[in-house]
Amino acid sequence: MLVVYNTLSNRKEPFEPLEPGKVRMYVCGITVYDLCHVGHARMMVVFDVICRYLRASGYDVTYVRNITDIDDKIINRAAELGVETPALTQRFIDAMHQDFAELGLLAPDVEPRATEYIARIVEMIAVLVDKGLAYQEREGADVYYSVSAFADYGKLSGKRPAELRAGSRVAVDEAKRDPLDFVLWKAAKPGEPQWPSPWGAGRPGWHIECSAMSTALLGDTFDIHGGGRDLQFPHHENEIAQSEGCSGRSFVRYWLHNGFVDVNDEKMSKSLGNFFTLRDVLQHFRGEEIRMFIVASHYRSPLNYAESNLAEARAALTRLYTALRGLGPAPAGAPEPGDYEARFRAAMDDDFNTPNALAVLFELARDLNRARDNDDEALANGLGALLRRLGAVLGLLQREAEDYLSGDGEHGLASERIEALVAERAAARAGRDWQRADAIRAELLAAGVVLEDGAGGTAWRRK
RNA sequence: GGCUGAGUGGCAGAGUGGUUAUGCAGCGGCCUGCAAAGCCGUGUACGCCGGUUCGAUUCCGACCUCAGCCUCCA
Repeated sequence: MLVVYNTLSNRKEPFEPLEPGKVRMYVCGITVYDLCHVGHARMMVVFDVICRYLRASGYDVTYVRNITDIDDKIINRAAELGVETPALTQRFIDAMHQDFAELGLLAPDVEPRATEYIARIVEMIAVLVDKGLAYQEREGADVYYSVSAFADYGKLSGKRPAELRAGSRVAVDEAKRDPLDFVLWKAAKPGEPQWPSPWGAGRPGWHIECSAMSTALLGDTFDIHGGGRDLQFPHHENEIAQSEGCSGRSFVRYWLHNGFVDVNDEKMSKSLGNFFTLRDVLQHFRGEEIRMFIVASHYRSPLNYAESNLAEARAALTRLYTALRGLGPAPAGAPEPGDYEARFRAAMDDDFNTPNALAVLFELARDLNRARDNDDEALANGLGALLRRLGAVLGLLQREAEDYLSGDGEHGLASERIEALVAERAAARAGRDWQRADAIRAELLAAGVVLEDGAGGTAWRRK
């Protein structure tokens, strides 16, 4: 049985979706004013794996991941670059989709954009105003949520309004009654993107966008809401206040928050300037290697970004692909070997423990290698098929092993050149010219190509 | 200051009241022309101090250190 850590209760809970067999899941996506960084990649991979596992467990999952395409940062960036906001956001949405494809992310079932939900946003704010949960102090002012009017405020983050006020660094102005009140509708400034509303022309605040998109697509109550740890407060706390304030119903059953990517034990973030864009990293490592790096630690733990750690992920992935090399199809009708699948599931059932699930894959790979050493081809093929099938749940091992190991001819020597040298060396070896054979091997090694002489000839791979 | 969470072997990283995580690196062996890959073997690791216990890295308490949130942030 699946158990998930719910931030709402700060403990692991048995997972029981609202409707048996069906999971409705919403994940806060990207604000598209720049390229995605490794922190974004982690969140995306984490929830991608969660979605894959839920589906592999038989759930019919509706996965919604939004795009925030209207926001202060977007407006500022567009002004900076002298372009219209739609042009800016489209550019970064395209870049994001390219990056995500490299990571092998499943497309969400729906990818709503905030600007497509303005009517719904206005509708929700109107309800909140009617219920006395929101106010506009005077005509033309911003519309605020009245935190003190929502009794449950703080239930997700464990923060108490009184304490928040005491430590508040936010000034109250004439339009805002309480430092904790947050903006629902921002009055338009000249030249900024704006939409009409009962409170004057303006645009939505950040928090209301997610409330509007998630409930419009998944209903007043849904199963899983995910995002980075930093969104827990205030973003998700505010979403609860808005959504529950509006519907009068419970909003989300399970809140899941992933840990950060750190650099030198500090959070990777735009504001600290210590971030690496996904594009930067993809220059040196493939998407699947980045994914391996991410799933090798638990989603709630901090993940330290370092090239050496990515190199380890590559080495680990190479081991698995090496095991898969040269296998045939699984024997038809043969029972699945070992208890690997059960152990894999047990790991994943425990709050998506991907490191333990990976450990099972490595044991499986060892067993496979053993079977090959024992010339038990049927068993090796069966284990190989299982390894691929379980790997798919983590979004790994779906390529041809030979393609992965040959490095896709991405850099260094061309594959044809390597093949030619390997052939030349084979001839030298046949003539017992070890000196020549070793010289070729050394030359290739210097070029990052490793040779492996096996019974069926010489295989090569890029380091 | 308030609220979360973390400190595990050379590195990365799970987990557990008493017994093998796993991967990388290292060492010995098998295999190999030699390698590589693979296989076999190999590591008295759990921040500090107390407490509970027959027994604690694992539970409890204090302490130290670190990170996150409390302002935009995945």
